[in-house]
Amino acid sequence: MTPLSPETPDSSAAQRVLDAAERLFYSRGVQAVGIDMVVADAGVGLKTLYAHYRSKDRLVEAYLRRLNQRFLDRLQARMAHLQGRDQVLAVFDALGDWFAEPEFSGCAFINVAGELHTNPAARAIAREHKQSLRALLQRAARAAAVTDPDTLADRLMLLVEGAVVTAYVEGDEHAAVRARSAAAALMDCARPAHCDDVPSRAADRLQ
Amino acid sequence: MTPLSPETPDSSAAQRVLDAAERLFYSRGVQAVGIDMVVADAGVGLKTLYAHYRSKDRLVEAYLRRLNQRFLDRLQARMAHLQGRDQVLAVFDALGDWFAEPEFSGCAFINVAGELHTNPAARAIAREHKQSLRALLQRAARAAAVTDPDTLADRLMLLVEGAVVTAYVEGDEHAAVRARSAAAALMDCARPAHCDDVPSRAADRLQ
DNA sequence: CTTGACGGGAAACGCCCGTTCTCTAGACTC
DNA sequence: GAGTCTAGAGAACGGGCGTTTCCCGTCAAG
Repeated sequence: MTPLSPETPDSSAAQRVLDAAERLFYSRGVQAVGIDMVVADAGVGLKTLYAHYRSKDRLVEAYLRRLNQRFLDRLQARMAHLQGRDQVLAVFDALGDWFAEPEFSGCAFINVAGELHTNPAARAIAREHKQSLRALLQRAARAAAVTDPDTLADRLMLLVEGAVVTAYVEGDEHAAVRARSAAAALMDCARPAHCDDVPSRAADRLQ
Repeated sequence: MTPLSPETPDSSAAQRVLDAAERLFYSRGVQAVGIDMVVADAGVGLKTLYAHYRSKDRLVEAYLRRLNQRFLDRLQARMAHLQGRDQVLAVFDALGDWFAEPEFSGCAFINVAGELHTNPAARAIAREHKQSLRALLQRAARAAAVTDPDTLADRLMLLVEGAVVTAYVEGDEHAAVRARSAAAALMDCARPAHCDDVPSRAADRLQ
């Protein structure tokens, strides 16, 4: 079937395109990067790109989907061997490592949401990504043995999003450690009785 | 000097341009809105726009600067007549009202930061906006009579940013009330002794 | 060696953008 | 009423975009 090209089996051309798209879209923004730049960086022809991804919008969607999967996988791997509230704190340690990377350019999903007001598919993927992250935080919150894990997860989500935005917009690498200390404070002294009037997002979803 | 045009004195043409730019840039994104669309919406000619704002980048900067001023003014007005921790909670009440507006499209400064990776001036204005908001939260935190107002302000800032992003990306209007309850919890049981190892951002700035 | 599929390179197409320039109509000054 | 200035309408220009199409060279199959 597939000829033994100078490339590995499967279609590594598609991989190279997606790698280049990820690098360029994330660092420069989706709208600022043209198809020509992607194919030049990937070392493929335009025909190859359009054979695997039928349009730029589809390429953006594939970029976001793979990023979502890898983000969640890596985060879960960092939390897998931890117990209790350490699982929660590990999320913020991971954020700190991320913010310190020189290529850090904020959250790709937030950026795309703010950039592509017109592309509903991309915005849907961004929403799904946030919901997956929220679910991951809910599992961690349950492991932290607090009385109201869903409320804690909602608050942790706010801290995570706030830390990412602060690290990016303000260029503040220490946002993660501050969010970590805030998360610890919330776990230390969360009094769920204080928040009975505030519906948790998980409760909303069940309605 | 100025002839008695069908417009009010001062240059109301510049105002109309800025109004149109704000409406369009905020709702559709800066890159998705062309100059032609702005002048059509403002009912002026291209020459008028370029006479008052010498380029699209300058127009974007003027748009962000006016939005920053109005945002801070309105927020301060809502907090002026309140005392103590009510000043802090009023911030999140204001967020709730904002999120409920049908035109709500997230934080313009976050959107611009994610959209215009190439425009340093716009990103600088976004950073200044966040720093102004942080200073406002610091004043409110001092009024809340907590032991470490700067740390509290840092944490409130994370909650505010997280709420805005969550309300926008996830379409969750209730993010503000959840952030409000988290802020109340942090004010209730903040134990500054727990956070001595975490430098506050205000401390960073003084170094 | 011939054939044919594959894929990179690049031209071409139609469209939109930011910016500049020209034309024209109206209103104020004198 | 003639002159002058303002400002809107729109053409023009150079450039970039997403997408399609064509031209080749390369390499496996027969």
